Amino acid sequence: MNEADNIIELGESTVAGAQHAAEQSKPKKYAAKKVLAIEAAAKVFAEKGFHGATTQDIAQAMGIQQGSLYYYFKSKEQALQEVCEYGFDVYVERMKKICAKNQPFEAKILAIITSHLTNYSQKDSAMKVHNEQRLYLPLERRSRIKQLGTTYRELLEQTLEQGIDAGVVRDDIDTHFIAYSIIGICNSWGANLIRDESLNLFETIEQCADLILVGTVNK
Amino acid sequence: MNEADNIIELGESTVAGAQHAAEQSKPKKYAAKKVLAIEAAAKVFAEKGFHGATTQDIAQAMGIQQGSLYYYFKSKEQALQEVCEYGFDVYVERMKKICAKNQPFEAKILAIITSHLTNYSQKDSAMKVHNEQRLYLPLERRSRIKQLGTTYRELLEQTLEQGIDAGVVRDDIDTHFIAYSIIGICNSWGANLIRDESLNLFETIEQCADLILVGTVNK
Amino acid sequence: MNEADNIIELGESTVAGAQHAAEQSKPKKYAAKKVLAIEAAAKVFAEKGFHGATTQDIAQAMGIQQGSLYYYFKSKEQALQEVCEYGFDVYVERMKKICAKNQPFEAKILAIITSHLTNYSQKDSAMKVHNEQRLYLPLERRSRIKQLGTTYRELLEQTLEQGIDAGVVRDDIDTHFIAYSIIGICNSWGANLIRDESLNLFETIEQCADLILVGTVNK
Amino acid sequence: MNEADNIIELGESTVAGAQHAAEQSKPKKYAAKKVLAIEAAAKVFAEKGFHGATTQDIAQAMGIQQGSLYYYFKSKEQALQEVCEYGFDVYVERMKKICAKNQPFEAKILAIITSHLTNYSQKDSAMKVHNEQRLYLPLERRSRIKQLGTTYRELLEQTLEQGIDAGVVRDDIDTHFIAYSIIGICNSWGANLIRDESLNLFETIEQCADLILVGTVNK
DNA sequence: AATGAATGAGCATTCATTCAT
DNA sequence: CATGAATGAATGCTCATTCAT
Repeated sequence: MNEADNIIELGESTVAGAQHAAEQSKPKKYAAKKVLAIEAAAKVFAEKGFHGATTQDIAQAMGIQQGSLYYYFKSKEQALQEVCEYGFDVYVERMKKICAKNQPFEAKILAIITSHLTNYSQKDSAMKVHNEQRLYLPLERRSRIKQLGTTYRELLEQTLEQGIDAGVVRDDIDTHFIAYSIIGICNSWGANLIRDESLNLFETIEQCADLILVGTVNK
Repeated sequence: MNEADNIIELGESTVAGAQHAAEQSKPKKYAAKKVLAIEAAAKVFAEKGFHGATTQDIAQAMGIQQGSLYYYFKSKEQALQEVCEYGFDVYVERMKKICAKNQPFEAKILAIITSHLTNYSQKDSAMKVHNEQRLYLPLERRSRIKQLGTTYRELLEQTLEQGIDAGVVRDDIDTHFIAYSIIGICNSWGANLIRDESLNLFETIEQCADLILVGTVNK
Repeated sequence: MNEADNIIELGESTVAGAQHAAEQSKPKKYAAKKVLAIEAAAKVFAEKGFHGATTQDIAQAMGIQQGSLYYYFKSKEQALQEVCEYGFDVYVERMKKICAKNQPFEAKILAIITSHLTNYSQKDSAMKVHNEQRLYLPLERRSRIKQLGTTYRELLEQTLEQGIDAGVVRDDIDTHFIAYSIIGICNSWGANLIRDESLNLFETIEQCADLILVGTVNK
Repeated sequence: MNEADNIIELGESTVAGAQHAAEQSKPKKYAAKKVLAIEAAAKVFAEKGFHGATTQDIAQAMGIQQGSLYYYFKSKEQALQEVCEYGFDVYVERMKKICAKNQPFEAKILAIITSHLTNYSQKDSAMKVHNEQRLYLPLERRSRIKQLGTTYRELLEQTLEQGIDAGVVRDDIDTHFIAYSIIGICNSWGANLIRDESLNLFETIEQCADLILVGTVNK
């Protein structure tokens, strides 16, 4: 696949970073409200899609006036970008830690899926927005997202290769294909988790891991 | 899950059906152009999303003027509906036939995945639009789509149950969960197939089937 | 002067030209309304300045809705461009004819001033807008205007040189300076003519010519 | 002409005057920064026009925050007014002195033009803004400017009349017309001087005087 | 069957202005 | 003195939709 577009990609947390020149010196007030802004945008984009959402919707979700939104985002597009990046470097860090740990393959897969789906039920909409709306961003705005997504996928592929080396994983699989498939399943169930509150997070995690590891047919 | 929203849902083909009162009496010319209209709309919606696409985009893709589009669609929303429904009853019929056939579980799964992914590479964008954009339709417009989606999912669940009864499939799986997962994997790879022309359709089909049936770990 | 910015510059009449692809085949209806649009824009820009004018003002001056204005202009900026170009190739043609004629220097100067100021009292605001607002156009949009302005100024300079050769004009003048000055005086009085309806066009023309030719002191 | 709009008009220097109630008691610091504020506004208005300029532009040119600008100007409009008035009473005083002096007509004209154009190259933009943007001020705000402009023009007309009485100036000229024309030429070249740094101030002054006095044709 | 023309509501964005700190 | 934060009205522009021809 020439473009790593179906994967989770992470960016440096914009809030922690220094988007505004003065951001670091600004009292926590700005930073705090900026987080609220991103979360409001995430929620609205998740519900209505990028083009279906209006800046008015976002402002309203924050409890401010439409014009005031531009104190936090230079444009609607930048809001999308920041939502997509939101929380992602934290996420990829977690992935790195999981992969670095010395534990059996099955445990790692379970940890990865847990990390992925837990993120969905916590960060809510940001993840969904990332998966479904980031393609509406112009290419320049996607570079950081892309890069971290690649990192994520490669970590997953390495884990699969280690599983093969350890003799746990079938040596005839295509690690690239399986990595994408795992991400696909997780995203699919992640969206379901957001949509349907009656779903049980931990059951879903276990069932996903079971499907990926063991498949459906008797041995 | 309270809403069957992550599944393929099929509607009667608008073209074959009788949407317009006068449609049947009209010369085939209209029907032919209507198909072109739906396909143009599908392509544009797939690329830009429902809200990101303009009626001007669609008209241009058809080679007609913007105003003329309204000869084929009453509204942009109806265009989305028809795109989502396009080809779906044919598709669900095919599913019924596959399930009715007396053949081993593995063969059925392979046939189902083949049907699903082939559709993607032929009908192109309509399927993608259905999966990604149909939620932008108001509920009333989604009823037919929903109903056929349910039919589809139930057929898949029945197939899994038959596999269990036949002793081929593990009897500890949740057929509901597995059905959704199969659809999730197929949609995920379907989108990849559209995005990335270098992907090989038949390899992808086999790999999907293999993952679902056997999983990743050695027995 | 590195930029010929203080001179009258002419562009091919947009209306006569082929801005829209289909413009030539369109019935006169479009062309006719387009002229009205340009004239409305000219009037409004002249009164309020480019940035001070709103598209609403222009639309209102045309008697149409604001949104409909965009059927005639792609953007407010393009409206300014077209106003600046409006009527200018006709004007430069007239200048060419005046210069080509075999007549004494004084008669030519009178004709040139007449042409310049008459234009003001007929085309009204377009000329004023050109002089006062064209610098708000981005450079790309000014190229045609600039080029024709240069042509105009060069014709004026040639006329002065011919006057020198004929022994009528002082041979110690800077033709470049005098050309700019003539244009400056004409623009200045042109603006006055628009502002003050009580001014007499022909008296003003004669006074301008007299000043330029003879100056103010006794010989 | 019913409105003396094409002439230089001068107002009491706001800085020297007492605009703010407390202004005089404030340490010179305020006065100094106020001058910077006016000059920054002048520069920005000259480049972008009144409506094209933003308070943010002005604040940035001063190196302060947008909100802080309101410490120096009550409103954007007041900033324009003050820019237009800036330096004008000094200027009109100079004009009065020139006219009061007992010197030949030609010397006075040269002095007047020198004063006018020198102002352009020193006070830069304020003069240009006055000439090009003051009409965007509401009438109430223009009264002082107008009054001083009238004074200026009358001084010029008196000078011309004195020239006629002295037998130096042709007695068939319209002093009103010539006064306006002199101002027109000076404004035109003044704008050129600001735009084009390669122009030589003193050459331009001499050429303007020469044109006005002697005209272009041989005696 | 198609189009040119127009509409009007909606939207992203800008910006002058205010004010508590 | 100065600023960060917010506002709300305005503005350029887009776009789905309509309709006479």
